[in-house]
Amino acid sequence: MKTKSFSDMQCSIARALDHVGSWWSLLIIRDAMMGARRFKHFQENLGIAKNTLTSRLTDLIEGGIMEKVPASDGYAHEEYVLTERGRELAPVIIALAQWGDKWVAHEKGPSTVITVRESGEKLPRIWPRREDGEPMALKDVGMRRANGAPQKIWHEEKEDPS
Amino acid sequence: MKTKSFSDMQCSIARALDHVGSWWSLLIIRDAMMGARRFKHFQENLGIAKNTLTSRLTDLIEGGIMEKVPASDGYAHEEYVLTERGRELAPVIIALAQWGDKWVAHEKGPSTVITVRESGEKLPRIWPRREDGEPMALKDVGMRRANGAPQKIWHEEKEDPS
DNA sequence: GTTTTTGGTTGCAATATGAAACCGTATACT
DNA sequence: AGTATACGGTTTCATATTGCAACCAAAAAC
Repeated sequence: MKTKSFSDMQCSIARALDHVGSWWSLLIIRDAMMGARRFKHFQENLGIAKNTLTSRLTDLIEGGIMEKVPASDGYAHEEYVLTERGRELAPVIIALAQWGDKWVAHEKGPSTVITVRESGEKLPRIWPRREDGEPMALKDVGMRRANGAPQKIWHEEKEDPS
Repeated sequence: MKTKSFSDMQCSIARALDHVGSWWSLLIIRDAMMGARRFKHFQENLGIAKNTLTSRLTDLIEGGIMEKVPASDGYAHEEYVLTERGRELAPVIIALAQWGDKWVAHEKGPSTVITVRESGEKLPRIWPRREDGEPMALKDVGMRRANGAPQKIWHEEKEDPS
C-alpha cells in the first residue's frame, strides 16, 4: 500500500515509481504490451480483483500511461491502450523480465520470451552501454548529484561500490 | 499492499516484481547503489517509517538481493549491501530513471545523473538492441509465448501493437 | 559515567487490497 | 422480438500493510 506519495521527491526514480510502482501496474502494462486491450483480458489473465483493476487502470490513465479508445473492432465498448509514454516503459519491462529470467526463473522456465520481431531470436540483454555502444561493467556506471540537488549524508563516490 | 503473491506465476516479470515490486524496494536499492549502507542512511534519505524499512530490508535479504555484512569502518554495527543479484537490477533502475527524466521530471530537473564513470558523461539511454548492437524501434520488439506456456485468450501477435 | 545515536520493536490508526454480491448496458441466442 | 448471458464496472466488508509515535537496549560520543 502506498499512503505516502513519491511525487514531491525530485528523484526521477521515485517519480517514475509514483506512476508505475503499484503492485499491479507493471503487470498491466506488460499485458497491454502483449496485446491485452479489454477489461476482462487484464482481469482474467492477472487474477486481479475487479475493483483493484478499475483503480489501477484509472491511475494509469490519469498518469498518461494508458488511454481509453473506442473498440478497434466496432463494438460499443472502449479499450485500454498504451500511450507513447506507456510504450516507452518497455525498457523497464524488458530489464525486469531478463533479470527475472536469470535470477528467479520458474522451474518450468519463463512463460514469455522477448524477441527481435523480424528474426524471432531472443532479444539481447538490455544493458548500460558507453557512447560507442559497447556494453559496460556495472562498476563503471556512476551516479552524480545534479547541480543544486541536496547532498547525501553518506560518502557517495566510493572507489568501487560493486 | 500485496496480499496475493506473484511467486506462483510463471512470468518472469511477475516473479521479479515479487522481489522488488514493493513500494520502497527499488528506492532502497537505488540508495544502496548510490552508496547507502546503514539503516539510518536509508531511513533519513527516504523518509520511510522505521518498521517498514526493517520489513523491506528483511525481504530484500531473504530474496538474496541484499545482505548484512560487518561494518566497513570497524564499528560494531552491520551494514546492508547489494549482492550480485541485487547489483544486476541496475538496468531496471537505470531504465526507470531515464523514463522518469523524460516523462515525469521534476520542475527543477532530476536530482541524480547516471553517468559513464570514466568520462563523467551522461549515460546513453538504455534501450533494446539487435544482435549487432543497433538500437531498435519498440515496435520491432516481439513477445512470444514459450513452449508449454498457456495460451493467452486474446490475439497475441497483432501486426503492429505499437 | 552520563548523554546521544543507532537500530530496531511494539501498538494503534489510516489506507489499500481481495472477494463476493450486485447492477445497468450491450451482445448473443433462439 | 424476447430472453439469457457477458461485460464493465461499483459497493460492501473482512483482511493486510503502511505510517506514526512511543519505547528500548546496546553502542558511541562526550
